Order: sequence, then structure tokens, then C-alpha cells
Amino acid sequence: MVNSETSQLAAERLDGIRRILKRRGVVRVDELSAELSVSSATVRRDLAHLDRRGCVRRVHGGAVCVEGRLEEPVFDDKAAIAAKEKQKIAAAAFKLIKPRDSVFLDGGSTVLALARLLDGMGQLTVVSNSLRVAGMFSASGPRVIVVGGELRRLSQTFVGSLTEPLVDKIRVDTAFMGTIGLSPDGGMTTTDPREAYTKELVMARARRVVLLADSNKIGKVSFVRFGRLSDVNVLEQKSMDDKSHS
Amino acid sequence: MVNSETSQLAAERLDGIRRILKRRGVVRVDELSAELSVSSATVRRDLAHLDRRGCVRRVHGGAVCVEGRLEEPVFDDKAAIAAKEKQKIAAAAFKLIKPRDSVFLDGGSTVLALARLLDGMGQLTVVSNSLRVAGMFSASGPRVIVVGGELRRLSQTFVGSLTEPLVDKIRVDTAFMGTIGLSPDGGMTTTDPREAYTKELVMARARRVVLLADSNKIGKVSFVRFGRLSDVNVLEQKSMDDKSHS
DNA sequence: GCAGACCTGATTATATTTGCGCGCATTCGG
DNA sequence: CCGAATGCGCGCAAATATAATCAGGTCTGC
Repeated sequence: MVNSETSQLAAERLDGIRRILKRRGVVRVDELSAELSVSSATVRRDLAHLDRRGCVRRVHGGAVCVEGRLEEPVFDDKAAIAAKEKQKIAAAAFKLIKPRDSVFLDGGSTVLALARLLDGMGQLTVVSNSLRVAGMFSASGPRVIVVGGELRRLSQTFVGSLTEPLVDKIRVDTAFMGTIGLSPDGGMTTTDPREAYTKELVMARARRVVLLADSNKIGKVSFVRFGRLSDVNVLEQKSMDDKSHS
Repeated sequence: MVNSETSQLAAERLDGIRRILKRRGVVRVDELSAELSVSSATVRRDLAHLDRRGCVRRVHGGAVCVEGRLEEPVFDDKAAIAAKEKQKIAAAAFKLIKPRDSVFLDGGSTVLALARLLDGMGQLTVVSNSLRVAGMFSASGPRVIVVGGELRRLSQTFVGSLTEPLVDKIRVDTAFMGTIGLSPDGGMTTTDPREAYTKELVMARARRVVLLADSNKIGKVSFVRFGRLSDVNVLEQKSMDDKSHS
């Protein structure tokens, strides 16, 4: 985090301030001054600089974040819950992808774990309804096509009837789907009808459908059903009871 | 050219600097000077050379990698002082928006400055082709509808024919457009044909079109034309009245 | 070999950045 | 409403980085 070895480069410091601000939302001048080991005058100058540039907004006593927090809504907490299990599932799903494939990546933290593994695959085409996926590949990675529509904040996905015409036009080799619940009768369920609508649309247009579900999804039933297990070609699932913690 | 087998070849050294920079993100001049066993003057010359070629970005005391990871790494750019101008333009454009409007927000930093002002307007509907706009409102803000399509990394916008069916369905009260150039004959130009295509589509479906352009866009001509000033209803434009400092 | 072009390194003048102190503005509590 | 406290901007001086210039070296072409 903090480099105390040598004096920090000015540009580094500016970037550091921006990172801190993005993480905490607000900071006080003397906080930054202490953490970065520079005088408060320098911090003020830096903040003025960033304010001119529009990265942050200066307020009396400190600064507040103004940039989009693509990185960390409440979302990230959920992503950390069964992270280890999710990563194993993602690694298994990764093996199903060939370099020049086109794949759909659904919203949800499990699928997001898969997305992290695709950063180097420049030949791949990724279609997604997830803002997080798009943000992840905003600098580099595979070709990204985003299904438009209304942003649903809770899931950070694009939903609604507006997505339909675009989804209608695309075909993917494999669709990697997430789910909230997996009811005993073989139905997948999710919380939002619009979400379910998109999922069904996508599943109908994929050559192969892969469901990524960790063990605690089993037996859970949510609000809207969006398909049956019989629609799924491959099921990636790892249970976590065989492991003790850590 | 120069052939000197005893010491390092100049081109070799340039490549080495680039490699180091890509790996570390930032370097200091004297670091490079020590590691490559050349004088700091030579390092400066090399960095200047790489900076002109666009490979790296020179900053006071060293250089930063141009592939600044998450976002642009806060360049101490002289061109960034236009940020103040952009903010004034954004503030003027903000006055044109009523609480329950539906607006389109184009890509580009000037329009992004406008987006920052809309965070509190929960009643508003924002349609955009910009990933940055979507990311800004990912946690809170107005209702967001994103035009889908392929992600164009350079502009962080969604482009291509896939956007058409979605744009076709929407109507907005006001479209706030950005531009790269504003040629003397009244044509707006941008760099990418797909970008231009989306712009024209949107402009045709807006009740009112507002162009946000700062002064250094005037006279500049880019690759593709996407409309004329006669298509624009309101032009927000401020000249650089900025003083020498601050 | 010699002249010219080029790169490199050292030196010096200039520019930038940083930290500090002081007067002024803003905020908060009475 | 007023005073205290904190935060702010400005000017200044020191430290550092940079740009400009010159001297010395190697390589190229003749």
C-alpha cells in the first residue's frame, strides 16, 4: 500500500489520493497528509489539482469522491462470501472455453470470477449484461459486447425489454449463467422478472448453456423461475461441505 | 545507425525502459539511470523520445506507463487544464435539464463533467452509450439506460450496429453531445465511423440537441462527420478566459 | 586518415516542486 | 452576534528536476 522506502513521485501521489478517495468516499486533508507523509500544503495543492481536473470535489477540510464507483458497491461483499468455492467453479468453467469462442457472461459474482480469468484472451468475444464485466475489461481483455437496457443497481446488470432486440441478434457458443436459487424440482429462480426474461432470452440463443452455481444455491427458491435444469447442458457445481474452513 | 557492442545499444535501452515501465507502472529518472548504468541526461533524452512517440508519459521526476491501468493515471497534462472550462460548460448545460426529463449523454469528458452534476437527480432518466456514465451512476443517481453494443476501449463507449435497435426505441427530451472537432463549415467530426453512426441515430431521436464543445475543438477536423451545426439546437461553448495561473 | 554526424556525459542556468509561516476566510459553539 | 478554532491561499526559500550547452568519444562515408 504505502511506500515508505523513498520519496514518492508526484504523479504517484495523485493517483494514490484518487485511490484512497475512491475507497473511502471522503477524506480530510490532514488524513492524507499523515498517510502520504507530505505536508498539508502539498495535499491542498494536489486536491486543487484533482479538483480542476474533475476527479474529486474539494470541500472545506478535505475532498469527496466524485468518480463513479465501478469498483465497490455493496456488491463486493457478497462476492467475497464463498470466494474460494466460486473460484474453483470458475476455473472449471474456464476449461470449457476455446480461444476464439464467443461466450455470454451473466451477472452475479460467480460468473464474475470466471470473467477475471479471461483477461488475457484477446481473441475471445464476450457478450454480457453485467456492468461489472464491462468495467473489468474496460482497459484490456477480450472483445466486449454489452447488452443494453436499464441498469438494475442491485445486481449491476442491464435488464428490461430494451435488451431484447440486441440479444435477438447475437449467438454465442456458450452461455455461462448464474442463479440465485436452484429449487428441488429443477427450476432456476431469480429475484427480478426482468432479469429472468433476459436469462431465458440468452439461454435460447446459446449453443451450450453452463450453469455456475455454488452449493448454497441448492434448495433455495427465489421469486421468478427462468428455466429448468433440463435447459442446461453443463452444470458446474462444487460443494463446500467437504472442506473445513481455511 | 550506431553500432557499439561493448555497451548497450540505444534502441535496446529504449526497449528496456519500456519494459521496466510496463511492469512497474512508474519509474523515477535516477532509478533508470542506476539500473541501466547511464547518465540521467541520457535517461531524460530517452524518456522524451518515448514520450513523443506516445509510448510513455513523462512526468516531473520520472515517467508513468501510458497504459495506466484502471483509468487514466492523472496526467499532469497541460491539456487537462481545460477541465475547468469543461466544468463551466457542464454547469451551463445542467440548467437546461428539468427534474423529470429524459436525456441522452454522449461519451467524452465534457459530457462526463455534466454527468457528475446529475448524481442527485433521482427522477431523471439518463440514456447513454458511455461506460463511464454507467459506472458513475452504478451506485446511485438517475435511472440509467445504456445503449448496448461493442465496447470501444479508446472512448469507453458502446458502438456498432447492435446499438441501433435499442436507440431506435427510445426518445429523449434532450441529447447532450460531445465532439472531437468542429470544422469551420459547421460540421461536427469524430474519429470513428461507428461512433458517428450512433451519434446521428441519437440526434435524430432527440427533441432537442445540445452540443457541448470547449474552445479548442473549434477548427479541429477529425475523420468522420456526424452532423452539422444546423442539427444542433443549443450550443454550449465557453472560451478560455482562464488566467495564467490557477 | 579525415570530416561530419551522432550519441553520451558533465556543467550550469532555469524551472518546478515542496514545506513553512502568516494573514484571511469559514465554521462552530456560546 | 461574536470569538475561537480550524482550514485556506499566498509569498518565500530550499531542494530537486529539467533544459541548454559544450566537450569528448565512436562510427560512417569518402
